[in-house]
Amino acid sequence: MFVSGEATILHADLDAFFASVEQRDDPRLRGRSVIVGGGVVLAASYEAKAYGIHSAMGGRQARRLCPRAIVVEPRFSVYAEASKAVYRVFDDTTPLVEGLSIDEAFLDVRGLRRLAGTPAEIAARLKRNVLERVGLPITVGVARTKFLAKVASGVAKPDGLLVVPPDRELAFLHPLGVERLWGVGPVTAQKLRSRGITTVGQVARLDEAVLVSMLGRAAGRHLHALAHNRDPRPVHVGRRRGSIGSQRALGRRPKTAEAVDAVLVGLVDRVTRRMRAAGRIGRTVVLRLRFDDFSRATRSHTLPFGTAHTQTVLATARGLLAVSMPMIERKGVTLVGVAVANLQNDVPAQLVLPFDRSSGSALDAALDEVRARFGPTAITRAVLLGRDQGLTMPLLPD
DNA sequence: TCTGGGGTCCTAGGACCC
DNA sequence: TCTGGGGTCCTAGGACCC
Repeated sequence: MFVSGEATILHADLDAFFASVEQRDDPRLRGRSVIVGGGVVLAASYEAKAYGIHSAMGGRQARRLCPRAIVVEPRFSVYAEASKAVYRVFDDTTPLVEGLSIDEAFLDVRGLRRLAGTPAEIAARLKRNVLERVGLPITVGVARTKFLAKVASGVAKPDGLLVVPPDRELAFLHPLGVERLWGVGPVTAQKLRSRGITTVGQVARLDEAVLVSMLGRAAGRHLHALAHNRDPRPVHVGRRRGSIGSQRALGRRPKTAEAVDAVLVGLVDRVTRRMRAAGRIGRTVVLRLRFDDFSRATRSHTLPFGTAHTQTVLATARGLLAVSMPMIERKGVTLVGVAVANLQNDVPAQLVLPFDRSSGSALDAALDEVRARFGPTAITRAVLLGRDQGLTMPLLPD
């Protein structure tokens, strides 16, 4: 079999991330079944997973499976800090890092052989460094494609290192269950199973057209390609998010319109703060709702301009909430979320001051006013538009 | 105290434009 | 005037991921 390229893509995935952080910080939790999150399991230590507990499981069911498990409240800021420290190790390993989430990333180590050794050696060192510098176990899969590297890390968990050599790809892949494929969840797995398809090898023997008719165009093509380990996507550095959102579960008790509005105000404030901190603006405001019967709805509105302005997003979100009120009254709302999508990088705000071009002192006065109002470094660049239009200057918040 | 909080990508219909 | 086709944007929902 002819294979081009080498296995230089690493998929690094922290093991039971939140639970491992808790075990790291509290020696009494080590070796014990640990569940992070009471209502819903956010993470379970491997000791807890042995009882069949997994993330997204209801807390009650988890405690039934393992009554002796220790349940701890999540500490998100600690996890964010640990994640940053791990990403520093990634960045010290190679410049080609693509973050996927708080606890996993792709790393391309092509061209580092003379400097740093084989991909397997680099992966082993990465594992040691994460353990020594951050105190957390991590699993690394190494392969020629992103997809296969991710499958490899999934198979190698926990605390594993697995290299799939280019000439062993299909022999590794085809005996695996279809659930191992990235993008196959419960619904797709059930569709395949109902036709007697349980392994990746069986998927690979199907025609692409058959898969498309079963699963839709994109999903069918995707699955067909993956089953043959065709995945040309490169490791993409510097990807930016497409949306920023925040949501809150409310419990089942009935709530007044005022209470729902108060939650909305808090969510919009959080979201717009995060947008401004990230230097992003967005045009589409999305209201997300969940109801007593666990059905969901989203309502969205697209503005003609991007913004991160709290009052603008709030007014838009309130409009969406208003049109949803009949539904809310009928079905009982249990979750409210706000997201802003269609994100762009922020263009600094512009302030137009009247300015007489014939007078240098008037310009100086205008600049002084800007410095006084927005801080000494506010002026990055000034564009003279002409006598009638005054002075337009982009402003950066200080 | 039944079921968190953060995202991505795809589909499909309608509006609108050329 | 009628018909058709292509492309993009917007909205809503669904599957999936961690």
